[in-house]
Amino acid sequence: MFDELSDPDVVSWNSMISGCVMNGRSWNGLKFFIQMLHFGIDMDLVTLVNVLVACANVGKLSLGRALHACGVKTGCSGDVVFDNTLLDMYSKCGYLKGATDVFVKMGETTIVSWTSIIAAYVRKGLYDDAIMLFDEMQSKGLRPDAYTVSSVVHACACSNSLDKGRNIHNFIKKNNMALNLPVSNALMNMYAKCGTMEEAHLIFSQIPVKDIVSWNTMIGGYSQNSLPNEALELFLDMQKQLKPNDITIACVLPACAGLAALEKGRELHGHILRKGYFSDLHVACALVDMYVKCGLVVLAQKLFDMIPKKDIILWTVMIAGYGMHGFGKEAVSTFEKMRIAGFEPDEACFTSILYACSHSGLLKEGWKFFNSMRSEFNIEPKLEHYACMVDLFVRSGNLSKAYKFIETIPIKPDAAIWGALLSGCGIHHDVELAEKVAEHIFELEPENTRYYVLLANIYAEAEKLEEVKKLQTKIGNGGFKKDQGCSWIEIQGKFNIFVAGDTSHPQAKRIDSLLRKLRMQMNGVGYYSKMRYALINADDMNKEVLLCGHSEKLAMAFGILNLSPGKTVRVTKNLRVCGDCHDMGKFMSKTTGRDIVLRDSNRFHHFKDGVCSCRGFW
DNA sequence: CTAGGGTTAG
Repeated sequence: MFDELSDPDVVSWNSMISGCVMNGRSWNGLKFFIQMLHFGIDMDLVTLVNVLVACANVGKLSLGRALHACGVKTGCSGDVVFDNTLLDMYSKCGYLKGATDVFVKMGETTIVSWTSIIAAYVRKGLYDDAIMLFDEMQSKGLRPDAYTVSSVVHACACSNSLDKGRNIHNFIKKNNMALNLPVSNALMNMYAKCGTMEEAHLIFSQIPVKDIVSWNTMIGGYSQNSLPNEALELFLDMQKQLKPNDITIACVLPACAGLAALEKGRELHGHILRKGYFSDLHVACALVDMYVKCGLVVLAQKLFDMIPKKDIILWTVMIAGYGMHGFGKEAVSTFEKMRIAGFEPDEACFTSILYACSHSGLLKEGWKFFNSMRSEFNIEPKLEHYACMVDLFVRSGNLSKAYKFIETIPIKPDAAIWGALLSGCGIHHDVELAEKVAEHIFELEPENTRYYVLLANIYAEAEKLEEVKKLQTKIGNGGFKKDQGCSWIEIQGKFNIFVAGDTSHPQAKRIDSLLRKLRMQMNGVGYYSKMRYALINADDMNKEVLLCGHSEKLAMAFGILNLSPGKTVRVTKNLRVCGDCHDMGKFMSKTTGRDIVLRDSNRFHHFKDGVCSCRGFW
């Protein structure tokens, strides 16, 4: 119709521009604006406002500034709508100073001005300032509306401010604003980011008509909070009424990664290919990570290579992926390629490369990367980086160096750092140092049973059974929560879950006889039963049962019995693999001719022809 | 013909 107009006036042009901008075609709107100027039509207030919104949408700060000047020239600046739009344009283009300048110069401010300036601070990560502005606004007698509270709740989510978030939630309830969908979605997100999924779900369950953001928020929340089963279940529920989008997929994939749910992950990969979602970097990155964590590092690498525009997160995923699988050299060369591609490593990236070095015993390289953090990249190492370094010294056999290194750490070492040294004491049979280290740990985390178990195993290996008993009593009387050792294997989409000493599985007898047979063969070629490992989970004193019945052994045996000969047996365990199970994994791979890939809580072990990819670095 | 809010990967 516009094309048929003989003499379009400024209202006609404004209508076209507005139509474009409001329907996600901001670039087109800008084209109409340029054309309009060519036709010699003078812009008015409405034109300026529309085009400013287009600039905000596509981030065109230079044009936005020019329009600011036009507004001054034409007398539009000073109009509340113009100023509000201008403020938001600066904010969305990332120029906070521009936004605040507009805000302080405004004569009249409205709820829209305050909401926009609050959102501007949130965008820049200045959450406390945003929350302060929210309070200030109310003290000036302005009532926040649904738009305002959405932004402030978002600020609470990003800054992990659960208490402030709850306060605003109360305000929302009092003012009946929870009926507004973005408000409810923001609240759910806030609770999810603060780690309280029960509260998030309560809100979710009360929304009568959920939209895709509601579902994505909950699914992503479960994934981020290590509740992968809940995430997958909700994903199924969602599909009964809504089609997932690219964001949904990016939210579910981490759940597959957490469970090592390879078949579900492959299904999602198919969905990605059909919908063309692979071009979305979030999706592609989550997919690569999923394959890494399901054990298919070579496929992950192929997909990684196919992604033309990589970002720092994707590089980090690949570096961490190589690290988990013991490909330290590949991790280092990937890091170097990343540098050549022009990326500056950040904190998380250094965690990945240091982790990779420690898990492959690359002492020299690890040192080099660690020292470059400060000297080359101006990044102050955090506890996790120090922990990697302690790990690195420990694995390369230098306990006293590790101890001295801990003493140089400028931050107070946490239990994880001492824990790395403690497990090193286990590897190198140093009971005396272990006791010294354990004291530090028990002071920091008196209720974490992992470390008691670690120390108990060190005692057991040194055959100090009195000390073992003392610790067992301590754990028993402490009423501590024990981590139940648990392994699982997915076969045709079905998860078979095993716990230590489990005899309830329908195939328990077959599994048991296979394991007994293997044990006899192992003994026959010189392996001896390592009774000392029996303690690893500390939740059952029946050594005989445990020696043959650790959950990872059961799952590996089940895989061998139920997967056709050429197939790789892929087992996942929630805790670290025990030494005897590790020996048996190697042995199994040789005598049965099967590839076994075991993911434990720490890294991957690829057993093939009697050798493990970890080469002892675990 | 005009302004502000909620969901994604390490």
